[in-house]
Amino acid sequence: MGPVIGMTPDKRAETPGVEKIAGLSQIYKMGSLPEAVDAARPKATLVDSESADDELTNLNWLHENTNLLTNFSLGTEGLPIVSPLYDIEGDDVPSFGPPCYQNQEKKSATSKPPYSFSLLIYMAIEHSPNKCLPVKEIYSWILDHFPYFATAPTGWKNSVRHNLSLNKCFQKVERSHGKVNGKGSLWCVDPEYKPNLIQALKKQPFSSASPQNGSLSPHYLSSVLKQNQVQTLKGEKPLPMKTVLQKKRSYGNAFHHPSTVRLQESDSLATSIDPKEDHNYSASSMAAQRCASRSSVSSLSSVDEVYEFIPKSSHVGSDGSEGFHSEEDTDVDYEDDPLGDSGYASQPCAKISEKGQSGKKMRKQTCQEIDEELKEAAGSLLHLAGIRTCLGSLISTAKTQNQKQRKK
DNA sequence: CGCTGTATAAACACGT
DNA sequence: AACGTGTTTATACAGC
Repeated sequence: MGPVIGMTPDKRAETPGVEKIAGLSQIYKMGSLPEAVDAARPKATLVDSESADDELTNLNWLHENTNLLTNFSLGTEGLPIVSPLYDIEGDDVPSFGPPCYQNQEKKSATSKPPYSFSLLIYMAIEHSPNKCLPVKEIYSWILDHFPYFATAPTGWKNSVRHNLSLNKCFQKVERSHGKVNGKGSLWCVDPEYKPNLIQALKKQPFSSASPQNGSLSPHYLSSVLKQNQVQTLKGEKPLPMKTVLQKKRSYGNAFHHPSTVRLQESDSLATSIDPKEDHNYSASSMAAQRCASRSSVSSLSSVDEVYEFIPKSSHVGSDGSEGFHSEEDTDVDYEDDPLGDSGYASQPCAKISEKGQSGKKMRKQTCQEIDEELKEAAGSLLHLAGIRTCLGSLISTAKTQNQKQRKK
């Protein structure tokens, strides 16, 4: 999608989700496997890794390793990575924004957007560098891109919040303890529901509209799809149906669990979205990879702003197997705030602590288990990164040979 | 006709 | 107290 239009500079300033668009494109330009892990968090996370505990349980070491691998495989800096996840031809850099709605909005700034609230939210979140936005930023993004809402009755904000709350596709990410940087939480898209959202996006009227209005540009779709494939390939397995069903009460039923969805894309890798396809991950590593994928959320924070992934469901297993807590390694936070600050019972460890007097013990044990899983996840990610690197070099070799042949 | 997905409105709790 | 945020409930409508 093209550049964001209709956004004044001052607006950008107050819209962090948008102000880093250039950076976003950079991120997507890389598109390597580890990069995909990286994509959802600011690089700043890596900076302070030394100050943090250097235990293996600290995910920073993983970030560092993946970064190393990325740099290694990147070769020429700034060049689109040649990856099975991206077109070998070196597809252009994906960009975000409402799928060519820019043209449309000129035409009908006052007409209602053809997207449901969930899709609008999705686009807004996807547009943000961190893939996480506070509700206020979501408002701004929607307002910026769909002027219709500037004049629409204020109820739409209520609808947005309603959607965030009830739609399974969206997950709340708590801000760090003790940080008073604004109200509320961050919202991000549940990776497991991305395919569904994308499919829903495709089904929008614009997707089949004439090229004149831009429609849902294949460009946008392919970029989103590729992103999704990256996530799928890096092992983001869907949650067990049981868990998903527990996640949210209603809404988002439209977005069937990915296990029931198979995107019918021309993209060669689209089929790999099917979670039934075994990628040879052990069950525990799958769970851990989920955590790893979460870590892109939980660790998306800059040094002074750490967010935690908080599963929506309050029924999430009390064994703490769901969700990822970036700061679980230490009990410090809980010393500070036994209730996890947020007071959300849905927070796994907080939930545990509520459960009984032995909660702390259990919590520690649970966190250790999570750590184990994370280690496994890290291993899998590194493995995948290695595969990607090999493929990349093979492809580049093939390209070079191809060029030589052409010269002849 | 029933089900499902979505939109809208409203009320409430809670935190800042 | 006002406001923002998040949750929940209820209702209505459209499409299948």
